[in-house]
Amino acid sequence: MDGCLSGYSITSPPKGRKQNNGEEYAEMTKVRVRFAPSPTGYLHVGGARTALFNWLFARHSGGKFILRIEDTDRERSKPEYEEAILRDLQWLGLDWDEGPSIGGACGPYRQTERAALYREQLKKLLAAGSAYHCFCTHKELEAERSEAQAVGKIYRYSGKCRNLPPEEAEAKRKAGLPFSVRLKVTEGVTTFTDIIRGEVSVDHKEIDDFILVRSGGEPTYNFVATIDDALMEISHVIRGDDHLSNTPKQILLYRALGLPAPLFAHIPLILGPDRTPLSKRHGANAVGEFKRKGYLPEALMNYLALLGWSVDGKTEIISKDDLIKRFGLERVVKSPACFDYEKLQWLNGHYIRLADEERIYQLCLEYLWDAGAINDDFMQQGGLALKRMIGTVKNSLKTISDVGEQLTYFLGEVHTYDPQAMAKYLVPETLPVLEHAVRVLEETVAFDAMSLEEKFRGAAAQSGRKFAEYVHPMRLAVTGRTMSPNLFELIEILGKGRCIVRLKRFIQMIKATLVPTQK
RNA sequence: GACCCCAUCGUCUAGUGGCCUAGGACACCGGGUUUUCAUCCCGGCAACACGGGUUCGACUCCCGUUGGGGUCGCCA
Repeated sequence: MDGCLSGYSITSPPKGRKQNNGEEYAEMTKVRVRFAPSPTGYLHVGGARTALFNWLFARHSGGKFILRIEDTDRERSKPEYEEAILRDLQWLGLDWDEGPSIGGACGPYRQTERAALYREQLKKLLAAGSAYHCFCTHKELEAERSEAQAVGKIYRYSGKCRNLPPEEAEAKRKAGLPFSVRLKVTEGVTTFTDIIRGEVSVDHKEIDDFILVRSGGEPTYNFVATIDDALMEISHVIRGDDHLSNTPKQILLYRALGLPAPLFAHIPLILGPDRTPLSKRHGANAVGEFKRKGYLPEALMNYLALLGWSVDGKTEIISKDDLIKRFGLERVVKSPACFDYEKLQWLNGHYIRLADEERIYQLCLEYLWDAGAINDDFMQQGGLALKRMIGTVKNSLKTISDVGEQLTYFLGEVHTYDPQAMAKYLVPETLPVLEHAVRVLEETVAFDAMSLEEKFRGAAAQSGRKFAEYVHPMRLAVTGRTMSPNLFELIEILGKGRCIVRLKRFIQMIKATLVPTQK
């Protein structure tokens, strides 16, 4: 069934600062890393970056990247979250070598399906006397806790049941009293070398006899994560900083279990712009949200890779392949990083510009459709034009979702005009210019941007006006704005009819302002 | 509160005792290109948290202070 622990070959990690660095260790033993999300929510950027670092480390060293679902919290775990997490990882471009649905030698990869394995290990622990049954009820523990709090002391489980005479414990169990299982933590200090943090040591006074199996029979995180990492032959545990304080507990468990411990690398957390933990309050924080808002996966990957890690201090734009080539744990920083939405946007804009037009068109299409900005009718009439329009704004998109806002004058009629520009151009002086413009358009046969521009340059020269005197009011009349892509390209795509109508309407608007003053 | 961890421009970071008048990038500000915008190019602003040591010499090493983060669940 498992066969996974057989042939277990990881020797104890080499001692000494110099040798004990992930890179060198990676070279001497097979690298197996894992990302172990719990399906109690969507994949957020912090998790995504942890996954990315693991994935990069595996791909860089030719090792394996394993996906494991930590669904021991049955209350909160949901299959739809699991699906969403897998989907988001795939979207980001992270693939796994072993995991749910694809399987692997160390399966199953969902913790709720590994109960037998945990039971087996538990038996070992109990038999060896490293763990014991605890009959304390929630109520009792709660009382102990608040009592400790009242005196201002930190609560640690008293270990009340640790020394229960075997007969008494047996009797309680026979009587059907519910019990949990705790690890017996003896006095001492646990020290380990974190690849990123260096040496970390914790006094066992800080650790109490923590619970391995809940009274309902469900194993807890620390217990199963430890067993899984060992049985799955994980060589490096690369995870968020929030797990640093779990590490000594887990090391204690590896020892009790008689299983070799992996190497640990704790990466700093991601904070919001205000240095508090990143949350919805700061904006998008789930990978799916970034996708929906029109971020490109390569942009997010690039950004996330550089959040807490650097290539050389200069490189900002780096491809997936180069990331794999250059990634290493040595250059991971120790301090938490603030998520910078603006830099991500800049990167995203860069990748949008880099992407081919067809791809951006498809993404915009999808976005506009979902947003209800376009429908079948629209596509029937203006599908081709839409593609060309998107081509004109591609350079200015920071996210795909910008497209709707940037193409309002194309997606619908122009109802509003830039107020400042109106003050400048909704004046009698503009009248002859626009009337002339209409005539020029009506006369024009070759309706392409190049000829149009030529035509208007000529017209301007002929009338003794500046070219800009035409362009600005025309843009306002056609788009309602002062900023747009190349005006003549727009006119070409929008079509003669539509543009003339808009120009004439603007002319009427000017005339309307004249009426009262003429009286 | 206890324990653990961290500390360079507003933000992401380079920097491992002299190469630092501290480098790059985002943002911001100016200039150029463009019919406008965007792009692109050029330039500018801006930091070693503080206080003690160690040393001929500290951003780099040590100690303390301050600040931030994490953990303290029968959550993961």
